[in-house]
Amino acid sequence: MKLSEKKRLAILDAAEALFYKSGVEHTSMDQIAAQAGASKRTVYNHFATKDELFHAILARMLANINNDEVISFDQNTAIEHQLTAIAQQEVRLLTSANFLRIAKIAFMQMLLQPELAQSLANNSMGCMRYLEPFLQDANSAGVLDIDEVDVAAKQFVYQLKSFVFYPLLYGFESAKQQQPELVIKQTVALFLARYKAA
Amino acid sequence: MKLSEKKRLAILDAAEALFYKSGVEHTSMDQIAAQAGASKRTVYNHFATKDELFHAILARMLANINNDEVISFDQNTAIEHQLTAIAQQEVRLLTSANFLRIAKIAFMQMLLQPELAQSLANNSMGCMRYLEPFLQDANSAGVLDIDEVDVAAKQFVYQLKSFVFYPLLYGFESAKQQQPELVIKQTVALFLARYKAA
DNA sequence: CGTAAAGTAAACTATTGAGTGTAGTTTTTC
DNA sequence: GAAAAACTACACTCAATAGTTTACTTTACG
Repeated sequence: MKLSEKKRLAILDAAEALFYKSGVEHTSMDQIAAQAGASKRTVYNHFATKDELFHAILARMLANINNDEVISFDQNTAIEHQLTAIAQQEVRLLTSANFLRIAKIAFMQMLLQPELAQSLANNSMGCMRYLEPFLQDANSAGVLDIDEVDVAAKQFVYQLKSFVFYPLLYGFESAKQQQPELVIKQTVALFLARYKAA
Repeated sequence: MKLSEKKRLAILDAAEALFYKSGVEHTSMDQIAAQAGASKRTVYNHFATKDELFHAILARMLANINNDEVISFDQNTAIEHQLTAIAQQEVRLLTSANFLRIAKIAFMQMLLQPELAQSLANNSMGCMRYLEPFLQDANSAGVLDIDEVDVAAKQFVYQLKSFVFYPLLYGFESAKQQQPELVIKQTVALFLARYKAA
């Protein structure tokens, strides 16, 4: 790898780590340069402004997130198992160090910049990419009985986010205290109690 | 009211509004003084540091929040109605301008200061003050059938927060787009499908 | 009404941090 | 191996902002 590329990555990594630890505002370009092992001038040669650097990090992280397999409805598998698999995949994403890092950085900025919140809200992530069609198919197959698929999808995902993601994001809990299997079990149970076809 | 008290309140109001709009970091003490119609020196006479001012605002807001009536389980009223009443009260709180203001300010700081998150997490707010005993009573009365009351209480509240609070907090939606009655209806339905005694 | 407490304006210190300019060194590339 | 591109150290400008000092005015109250 060329030196130039190595530096670029080092700068992104350093900025990501520092933004995560202290927030964008509390991180100086001098700190970033020091941590990246680059001169400040090099930082500015790669990224003209701090804001540009911030957006480059955002873009890189978003590109690394949507890599999970899409799960489609399968007529021949119990719906419990399928929903559990989706929930497991989602919890894995929501509790991954990678996702939490981007989330914390992004959420801090979203509270300050509503435009950013808007633009990120449009990127559907994780299982929200495929959950509505999945539920629709299960509906058509007579396995589930859902009136408003969009609401149901949100109810499912919101349970997971509320139990595993937000507590970690805000530091209410540490990952060690969590019991993801339990959360998944309860979420699937709640969902099926409401929507499993009679 | 004495001038001194009036100034103190004006400063708190100004700081609250500015912290809300721009975040604590992006608000200068000069701005606060100007908006409060006070001299900068007066601001510092009331609050020795910006941090002290921030904590004074936090304290004032927390004191203004827990004023809602506690709802207790009533044998003679349909559980749907009671849960709906609780949900309505909670949604009113979660979408009130007051609560959103404190929440936005506090959440920004929590992302930066895990200690603050810890200390605020211990303050249970809104219906979380009384929901577990309520459910326990409904359980004992044979109206609900809940295994883990703490989990059920969270499931209920998390639905409401996810649908009405977080979207407003982060600016994904405006209050006008929301349909609180629908959210309440869906939340109660979901909850009862799972926990209503057979 | 006179004194003490509190408020005011405005200049000031000291620090921090974004971004630039320069002169010289290392890496890439042809 | 030489020109071009990228890196480095470091001194610099410029603006913002927390908090202070000073000299003066207004408000509270016995």
